[in-house]
Amino acid sequence: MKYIYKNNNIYLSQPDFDLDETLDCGQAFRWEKTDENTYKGFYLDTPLTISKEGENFVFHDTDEETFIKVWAEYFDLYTDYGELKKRFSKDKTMKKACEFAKGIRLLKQDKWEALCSFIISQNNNIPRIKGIISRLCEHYGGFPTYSQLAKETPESLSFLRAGFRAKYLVDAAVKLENGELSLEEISNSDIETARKSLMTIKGVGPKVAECALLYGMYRIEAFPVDVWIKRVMENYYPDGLPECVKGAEGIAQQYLFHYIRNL
DNA sequence: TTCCAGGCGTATC
DNA sequence: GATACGCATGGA
Repeated sequence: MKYIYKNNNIYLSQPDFDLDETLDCGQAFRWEKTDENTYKGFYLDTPLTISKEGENFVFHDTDEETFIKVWAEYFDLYTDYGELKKRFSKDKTMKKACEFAKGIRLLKQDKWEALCSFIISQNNNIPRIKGIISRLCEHYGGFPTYSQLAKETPESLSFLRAGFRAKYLVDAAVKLENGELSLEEISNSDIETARKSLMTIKGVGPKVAECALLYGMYRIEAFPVDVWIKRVMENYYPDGLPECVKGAEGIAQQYLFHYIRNL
């Protein structure tokens, strides 16, 4: 990882990174594009303005400790995506997908926020998902904790206009608040146990559980199959995923999702 | 107006 | 265990 710290900014050189492809590709819903080369967003309550200036990415108004502890982790900067793409490209379709969006990275999001986000995502479209999450954060002055949401009811959450999903958010929050489930414990479980635990939450089926694991717990072997990925599997991989993506199916999925949606 | 969106719960066989 | 259907909401 190549960076310099100067005047409260971090300047990062990273060829395998694109802001649009990473922050506006349907994996995270709380980043706002404020101008052509700038996004503003959060990890939990830590804010960030990030921009592309020439060859460098600028992490504005931060210090080295926050950059290392929070942002280098969040943007998965310790993983060599160049090496990953090289490995994936042994497969013809994956090669095309990797070349199509060279700058996708998997964001290491907060467990609870990712779970909520993908509960909201079901049978929904990306602009509406963003709208619901934005109203949620506006209401609480940041992303609410599960303790905060556990006090709510589907009726009290009507301001979200989340429809039938509101009761699912409350169910998740209550199960965490009363100790029936622990996301910390789930993230340390083997993947089958983790899937089963997550799916005890109402509104969490195979797809949402897989997303919670991939985006919130960095289980990169998780492979969420939605309508788009189903299309990829039918068209390109009728006999299953290629050997070269084994162990990092979730990251491969990111490239494939972006590729098929923009074909 | 009708259809659809990063699915899931429920009923029914 | 497989398949069909309803579900809140809003944009196309």
